Order: sequence, then structure tokens, then C-alpha cells
Amino acid sequence: MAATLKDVAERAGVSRSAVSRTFTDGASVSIKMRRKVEKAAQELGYSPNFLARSLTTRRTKLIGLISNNFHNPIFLEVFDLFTRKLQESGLRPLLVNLSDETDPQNSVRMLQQYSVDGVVVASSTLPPEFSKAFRDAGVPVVNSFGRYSAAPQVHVVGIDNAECGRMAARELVKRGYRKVAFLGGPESATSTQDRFSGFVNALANHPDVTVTQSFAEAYSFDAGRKEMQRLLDADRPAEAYFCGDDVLSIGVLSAIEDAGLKVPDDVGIIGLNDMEMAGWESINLTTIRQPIAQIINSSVELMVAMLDEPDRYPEARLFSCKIIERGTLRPKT
Amino acid sequence: MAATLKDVAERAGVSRSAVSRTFTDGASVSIKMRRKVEKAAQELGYSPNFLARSLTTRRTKLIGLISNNFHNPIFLEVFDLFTRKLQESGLRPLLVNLSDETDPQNSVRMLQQYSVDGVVVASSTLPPEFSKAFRDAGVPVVNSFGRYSAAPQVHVVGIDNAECGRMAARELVKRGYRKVAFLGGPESATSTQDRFSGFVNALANHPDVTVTQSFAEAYSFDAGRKEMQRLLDADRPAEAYFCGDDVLSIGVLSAIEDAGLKVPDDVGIIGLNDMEMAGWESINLTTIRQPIAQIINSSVELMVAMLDEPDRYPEARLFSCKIIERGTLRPKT
DNA sequence: ACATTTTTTGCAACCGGTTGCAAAAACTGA
DNA sequence: TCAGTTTTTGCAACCGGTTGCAAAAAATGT
Repeated sequence: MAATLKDVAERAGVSRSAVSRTFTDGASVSIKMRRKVEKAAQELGYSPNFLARSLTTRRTKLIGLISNNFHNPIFLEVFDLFTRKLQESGLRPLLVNLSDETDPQNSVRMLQQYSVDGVVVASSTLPPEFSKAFRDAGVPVVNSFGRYSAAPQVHVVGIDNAECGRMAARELVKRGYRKVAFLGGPESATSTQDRFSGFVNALANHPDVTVTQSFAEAYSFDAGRKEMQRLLDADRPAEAYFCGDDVLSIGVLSAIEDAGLKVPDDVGIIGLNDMEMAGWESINLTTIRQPIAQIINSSVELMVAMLDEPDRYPEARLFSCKIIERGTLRPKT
Repeated sequence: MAATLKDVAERAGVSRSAVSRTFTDGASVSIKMRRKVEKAAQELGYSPNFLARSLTTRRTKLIGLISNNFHNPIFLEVFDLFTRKLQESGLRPLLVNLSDETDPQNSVRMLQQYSVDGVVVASSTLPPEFSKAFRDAGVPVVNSFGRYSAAPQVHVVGIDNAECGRMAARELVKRGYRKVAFLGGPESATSTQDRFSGFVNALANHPDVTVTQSFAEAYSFDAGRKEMQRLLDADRPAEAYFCGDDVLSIGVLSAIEDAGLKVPDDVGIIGLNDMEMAGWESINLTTIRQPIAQIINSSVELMVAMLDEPDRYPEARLFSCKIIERGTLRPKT
């Protein structure tokens, strides 16, 4: 079928090694030899088989891109950026959907069978066992959007979720809200836990501000909407909510609107992520921007570095977030 | 590092072939032998290297999943479903982002280097040359969401876009709209062309109905919003619009709302896709549902069939769409 | 022109598997 | 028990590449 090394060698009348060398950079080939080989290769439409090559080089340039989040539109941006940046770096993403996988060992085995050079875990909700399992198997891992920890076990690139919580809290206080609430994603997600603790911490110095909390089942529109409806049925709403993320916020907004309340006059909302949709005029969500492009670029750079230095000491790379003011919080007084 | 066939063979005190055979189903191994080998493999944590295997079997179980659409949220659903279904079928998606690739040959070469068993082109906007290039290179291709044609050159799974156009037209007429418009995606996309021609055709029998048309730059919120703003500045709007897809429709809705007009009282909108978001209460878009899960399942099944029968005669598999009535068209009179 | 150094080339073994073939082992039936 | 048949096993070649090593060729210095 497709031409092989041998075919090219025969056609050019040279040894197989010569052909191999013309296609591996850094190898010693004379210019005349290279010409001859390239000509033959051209005529046969030859290009080297990466997988055969990987057998000896032990490099496939395949990177497992694993996630369990295929319902939050922000992840489309994430996949877009990851695939682009990986491609630019000469790597290829093997996409793995872990939505209904619970055993890390399965994923590890699967990815080992494909000899991936490394794994990017792109999720803020996947249990940390997954990243650890890869590390334990000796596969380089970067956990993007993962939990920051002072002594990270695996490489983490993301934001300081606790700081985001504090940031949201300060912003709400600054705008004069005195009855605020946290409406998080699933309580089991580390991102939710950290945002919550930061939020509460920052409010500890403000005895005049009361805080309540609740958790949606997922980072999704429906979950946000449902949770907010529940809250509205049960109680008078708080004056302002820090929501787990943007898509959750949009669900919350929808519930508020249905209840006949006005944003930001009756209720304030601040989200997190600044996904594309947050800027849509009909949504116009005030939110904390997570610099996803930077996180992803840095993740890939880190991965590239790790390919050369697998035992690199685990580090945490955190990016700062900033508030994007739109129309869902009342103006500063 | 990881245990190899040879390690297992030595540990079990048998030949390498014996080990190989225990891990290839359909091979002849006695039960005793199998036990011995499995024990040794277990102890060493061995599992076979798929890529080495592929060298002789000529099967990698890698499928190129290529798309250029990383901005339309519907594609997150598409990726979710594709990855799941491929995984279920024992295949692995190698994700390729063709957003800024213009030369089909590059993609073909790249995927050949990874010896993919086949390629799924998941896009309604990628030029047909891409699919053709794969076919010409002898790589099995399925074009999902591609253009239907009576004599397809490659396997196509999707919907009959012209029929959708007719369906939209009939629906608008039925609801008494007499001044209707088509607001498509990019004019170069075959899906847009077909939807448009179907729409116009169906209206040919209705001399009392006037049609106008325009095209947004992309299937995106911004493009839809911008195009609608342009229309509103230039003219009185039509009574109802058939929009290229849902995300475009949402942009259009946003422009209409900003202009102080009411939907469906002042302007009617019908979209296409029925993406998750179309059902959000704050959007509540009447739309034509494209059965994406069926399309994707069928695409993967077709791909699996092609792996066994590469020269299968190209077929087109079309699924019918149906109108999902929500709140953006006025009620039937 | 020659000896010396440097560069280029081919040989052969290897990466981690599979598989056709023939020998060995295990069954059959009488 | 033994010849005949069937099943299981190992050998060795192969898949499509890479690479250490030594020999061949080219470049260098005098």
C-alpha cells in the first residue's frame, strides 16, 4: 500500500539507514544523498510511519487529552485551544471521554497501550486519583484546571480558586451587598470547595455581612436553574450570589427572571470563567475571568518540558484572575 | 520500563508466540498455557503494546476525528457523542483541529503518519475536498453532517438540508407569515446552500409570499447578531426568519431584542439543530431538530463496517428532522 | 602525494509485537 | 499398544522503522 522505507531505499539505490537518516533531523547525511533520497521519496509519496518509528525512539508524540466535561460550553474553547497548541508543538491529542469511567486503572492501561508520551487531565471535577494514577504509572501528567496545593503531587496549571472566592467576596462587599450567598458547583469538586472557602474567609472580617451557601448538582445551566428555583421557593433570595461558574450563573439568571425579579436591581450575580457566552448582550454577565488561553499554553509548554525531563519536580502554575464588569451587579456606590 | 512480551515469556518459561497468542483472541492456546501466561502477565503488569501490534496487523484502531468547528456549542455535544461511541466500539479518536488548515494534503499526510484506520470528518462547513483527499489516499472516510448527494463520492451521514429548508418554509406559511427571510450561515457552506434552495423552492408555489435572503459570516452568535443588526438598520425586518442554525438564531434574537422588538409578536424566528441551549427557558427557541445522536451512532457504525470492507460502495444515510415548537414563532392561526 | 582527521555510509541488531509452518504433544479409535 | 488425527507449541521471518559501530569516502594539512 503506502510506500515504506525499503521501497524508497531500493528506488534510490541506497541503504535503508540512509533513508531513515534523511528523515530524522540531526542525522548525518550528505547533501547529495539527501537529494537522491528525497527525490525517490517524492516519487513514491513516502512519508515515515510514526508508530513504527516510535518503537525504537520511544516517542509517539501522542498526548492523552482526558476530560469528563462535555457539557459545559467553556470546554469547547478548552478543546479548541488545546488541540491548536498541541498541534503547534508537534503533538497529537488522543481524546478520552471519561464521563462515565470511574476506575483510573482502566484509563491508565488504555493510554499505556497506545504509548502516549504524556497525559493532560483537563478537568476541575475529575477526582485527583486519576492524575495520580498516571504519575504512578510513570506517565508525565499535567492537571489543567486542577487544584492548587502548596506541595503538589502532580503538575497543576490553573488558578487559585480560593483567591477567586476572596475576590468575589471583596467585590460584593465593595458594592454594598450585605446579604450574600455562594451557589457552587458539585460539593465534591475541589474547585467548588476552594472557591467556597476563599469566599467565606474573606467575609470573616465583615461581621455585618451574612453568608449562606448551596450547591448545584453540576456545572450546568439546568443545575443552576434548578438550584436557584429551589432557593427562591424556600426563602427570600440573598442580595447577591457568587456562582460556581458562568454556565451555572446563566441558569441562575434564567430562574431569577422567571420569578419576576430583576438583575441587578433585585439580585446581583457574579460568575466565574468569562466564557464567550458571558459577553453575549442578552446575558451580559459580570464575572471573574479565568485566563484559559494562558492556562492551556502553559500546560502544553510544561508538558513539552516534561517530555525531556520526566522527573521534573512537580510544580503548580497559577494565573491570576480578574473581574470583568458587565451588567449583573449593581454599580459601586 | 513497562513489561514486554519477552519479559512475560521468560517469566512464564514459554515462547514469545505463546504469549502473543494468549493476547490475541481466536488464537490456539491450551487452557494450561493460557493460565501460566496470564499469571506471569499479571505479576508483571503486562499489557500488549497496540502500536507494535499494529505494525503487523495493520490495524491501529485509531480514528481521525477532524473538525473545524470549535465555536459552535453544538459541537461539544458532537464530540461528546463521538468519543463515547468510538470508545464503545473499541476505537480511539485522534482529534484534529482544522480551523486554520487549508491544504487537505497536510491533513492526509499527518493522519497517514499515524496510520489511522479511518477518518470521520465532522463538519458541515469544511470543503468537500478534505473528505475526497482521504478517500483518494485510500483511507476510509465518513463525512458526518456533510452534504447529501444522490451519487455520493464518500460516505455521508446527516440530514437532508434541502428538506429542512422546505420544512421551515411550510411551517412559516402555515403560520400565516407572508414576508419571510432566510438568514443563513456562510454562503460557501454547502449546508447553507441546500437549506436555502429548499426554502426557496417550497415557497415557489406561494406567489403571495415574498422571500429575501442574507448570510452571516459564520455559524456563530456574533455573526448572527451582526447580520441582524445590519438588516434592522437597513430595512423593516421580515415577518419571520429561518436562521442557519441555533447559535445564529440566538444572536439574531439578541439583536431583535436590543432593537426593542418582540419575539414572536413582531418577528418570528425558527432555527435549526435543537441544541441543548435552545431549550433554555430564557431562549426558548422554536427550531428544527437534527437528530445528532443518531447521526453520530450511524457514522460510527458505518466506520466500523468500512474497516472490514474498505471498498464498500459509498452511501448516503439521511435522518429526518422534526420541528420542535417553542416560543419564537407565533401560534398557528 | 601521502598520512591524518572528519564525515558519510552500510551492516546488522533491535524496538514489541504477529504469524506461517513444521515439529511436538495430546488425543482418537481399534 | 500403536498408527492416525488433531491440537498446541516454538522457530524464525517479518511489520517499518532506528542506531551503534566499523568500514569507506571525503576533506584536511603538509
